[in-house]
Amino acid sequence: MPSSTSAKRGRPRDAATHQSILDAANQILSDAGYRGFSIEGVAAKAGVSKTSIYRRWPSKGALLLDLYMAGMDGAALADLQHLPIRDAFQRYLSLSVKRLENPFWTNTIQSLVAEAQADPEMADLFRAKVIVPRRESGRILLQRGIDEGQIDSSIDIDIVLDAVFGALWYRLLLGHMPIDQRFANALTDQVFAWIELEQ
Amino acid sequence: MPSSTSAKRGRPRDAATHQSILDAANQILSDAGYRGFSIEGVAAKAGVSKTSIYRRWPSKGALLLDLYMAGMDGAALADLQHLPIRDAFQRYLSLSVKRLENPFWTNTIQSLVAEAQADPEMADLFRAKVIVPRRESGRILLQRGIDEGQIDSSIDIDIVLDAVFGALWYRLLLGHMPIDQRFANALTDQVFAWIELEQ
Amino acid sequence: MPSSTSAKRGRPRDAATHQSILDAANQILSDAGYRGFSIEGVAAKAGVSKTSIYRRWPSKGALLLDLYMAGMDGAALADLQHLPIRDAFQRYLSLSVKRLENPFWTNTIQSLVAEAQADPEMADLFRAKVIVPRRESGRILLQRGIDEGQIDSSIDIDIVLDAVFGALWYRLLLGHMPIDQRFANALTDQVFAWIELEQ
Amino acid sequence: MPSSTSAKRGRPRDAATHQSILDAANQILSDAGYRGFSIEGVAAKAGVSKTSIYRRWPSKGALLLDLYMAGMDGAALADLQHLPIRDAFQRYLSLSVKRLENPFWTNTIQSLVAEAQADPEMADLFRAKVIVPRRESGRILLQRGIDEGQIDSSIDIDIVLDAVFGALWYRLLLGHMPIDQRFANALTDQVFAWIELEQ
DNA sequence: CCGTAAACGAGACGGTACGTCCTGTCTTCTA
DNA sequence: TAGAAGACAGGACGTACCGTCTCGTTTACGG
Repeated sequence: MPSSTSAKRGRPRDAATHQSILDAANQILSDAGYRGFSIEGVAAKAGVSKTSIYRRWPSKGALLLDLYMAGMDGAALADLQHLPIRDAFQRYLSLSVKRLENPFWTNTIQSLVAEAQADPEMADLFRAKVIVPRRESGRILLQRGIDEGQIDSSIDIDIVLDAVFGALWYRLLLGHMPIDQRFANALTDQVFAWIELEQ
Repeated sequence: MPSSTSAKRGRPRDAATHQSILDAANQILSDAGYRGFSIEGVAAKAGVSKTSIYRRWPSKGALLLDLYMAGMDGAALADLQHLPIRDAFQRYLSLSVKRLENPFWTNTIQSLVAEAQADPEMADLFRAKVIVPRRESGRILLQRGIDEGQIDSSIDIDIVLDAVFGALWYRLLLGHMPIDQRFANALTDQVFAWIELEQ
Repeated sequence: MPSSTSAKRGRPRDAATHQSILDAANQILSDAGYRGFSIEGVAAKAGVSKTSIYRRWPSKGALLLDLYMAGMDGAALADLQHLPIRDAFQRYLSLSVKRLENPFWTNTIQSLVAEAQADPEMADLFRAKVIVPRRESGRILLQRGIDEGQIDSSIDIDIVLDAVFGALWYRLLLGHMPIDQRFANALTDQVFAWIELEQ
Repeated sequence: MPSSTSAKRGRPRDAATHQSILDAANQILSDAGYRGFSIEGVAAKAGVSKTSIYRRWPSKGALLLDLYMAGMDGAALADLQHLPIRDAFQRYLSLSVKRLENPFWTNTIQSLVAEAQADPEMADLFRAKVIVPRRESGRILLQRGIDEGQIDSSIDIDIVLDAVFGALWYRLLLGHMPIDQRFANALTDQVFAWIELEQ
């Protein structure tokens, strides 16, 4: 009985090819940043044909996004929902700061943003896969804090999310001040001085 | 009597050429965004040789920056320093929102950021000419508010600046939510609920 | 069975592309001469990308050379070796004169020489592909004439070749006098008055 | 009586400027050949403005031609007319060979020819100033030889001139064989074996 | 001895072409 | 069918010169 008609036919995609593309992209991004990042360069470094890249990702941005997703540890973020609010908050910023010590991450994120400025489809994708989920996690967390009486119920949740994530992206993209643990702590302290209810 | 060093020699730059480059760039940026913005295109539309552009601006980013500066109304911003703090704040956000209703401004700023991601020299320039001055104005304003007893002296000024400007840039670059007068008001209200001292 | 080393891999070059480049180059050269001959122009007229030209020919000169070779009829020249010496000689000059009535040929050859003056690599190529082979044919012919007792054995073959070919190139490149059948006949008559043995 | 109405008015041309242009051009030509020869480069090396060059010479070719003329020793050539024919002939070739040992001369002449291939006006000028006068000298010489009964009166003078000068230019422009004293002697010997009357 | 016209350096200007790089698509052969 | 190789049209890059122009500054002559 032939199960799914649209079943796999012909030669299956090679997982090693897939991985060596991601590896090469990762390395180029780490070493040379967005500037030196091209599909052509990735293909060459991976020992892979351009076709094999375009078969998998429709654009440079899509590859960058996968690269970003592949490196994220979803589990770590999921955990946050089960921590006390202030701890979750602190933890999120600390993890972000830690990740951004690796040039791969700064370069990848900057590349994603650069790409999104030029390509509306990419911008949509980026928002849907990266920005919105993060905000939703944040929103759920804040709402829980309000429900549990730890957070001032009069806050404008969207504005708070904009202020917190905004501060982080702002430093990341414009680079006027460093992103380090001091920053993470100061931001946490300031925000909680504002939104936490006195007990 | 201060004699001009390195006096003018040779044929002076043509102001009309200069302007028609800026005009053409402005229009292309307004119509086609970063995607359609190329030195070649600007030269063609301006009826000017590429040389005449490269003579004035070493890179696409430098041109974009001048385009941005030429369009900014410094006077409007200078006024802010003489307004009551909350009004200055409100006014700054309103003006920003208004400006960003014009696609030229969103496209220009997005282009500048995109360019800065790829070119460190451009990033430096952008910070020096755009980011830092704006922050310094904000810092002076906040400090005055503290000195005059209107603003809570325990705030971390840098973090407040990051939160406010960050929120604005965040929406501008990632586009997850609109930038409108509602946003300007909500952000003002929220921030002043936090930092304003009760009288 | 001799397996082909470095076998054909990837998409093969398109013969139509190749031909349309040669055609466009031919036409531009015929119409506008060396002056109006540019890679950019050829690409445009051929409806081909510049890359496709540079992939095949490393320089303008190399393209010109192929253009020249493609138009030469090797067979006609090969025949000369089987004719009586005076006839071969006469025939060669007549064919040359005839060819040079077509502006394509004068323009191509003048272009090749112009290019060779500026580019030593091109000069080498030109000598190897055009000058030397022609001289060798001439040398063989003269030697046969000597061996068969028709030509004075005391001549300096290189000098004779320089004088004959030189006269032709001299008129072609400097243009002080026309290249026509009268010239072909006069040159033949004069040279044979000198080198032919009286029977 | 006011002599020439179009008399000298305004600042006269600076002879030093003139000379430093020729010097710079000479040196660039000697060092870098036609390839590296540009009006811009000459102006820079001479410490002179491009205007000062274009004021004097309408084109690159015209400058090259003047450069050539300035370096020629007319006197030496004039003398030839008073020598016995064979000596004049020999002397002319020897002088040519000697001159061409200096890369300046080969480069200049090759440049002139290259320029003439691309620019018909230049070709006319070159013929009028260089080619024709040389041929006329040769023609007068040959005619004298015939009149004095030293040279075979049945020769076709134009063809002889083409053969002799042609051989020289041929080697110069195509470079398939060296131009040296051996060549000068062999060419003289061969030609006189042909055209000299036995006494 | 003074005004003026031309020469001069500097360099801007509109052009044309260069040769290179990359994009995203395509075509072919091999596995 | 996937995959490697690489051709292809197209677009832009930044550079080099071209020949012309416009400046401000000399400099010799002729009135």
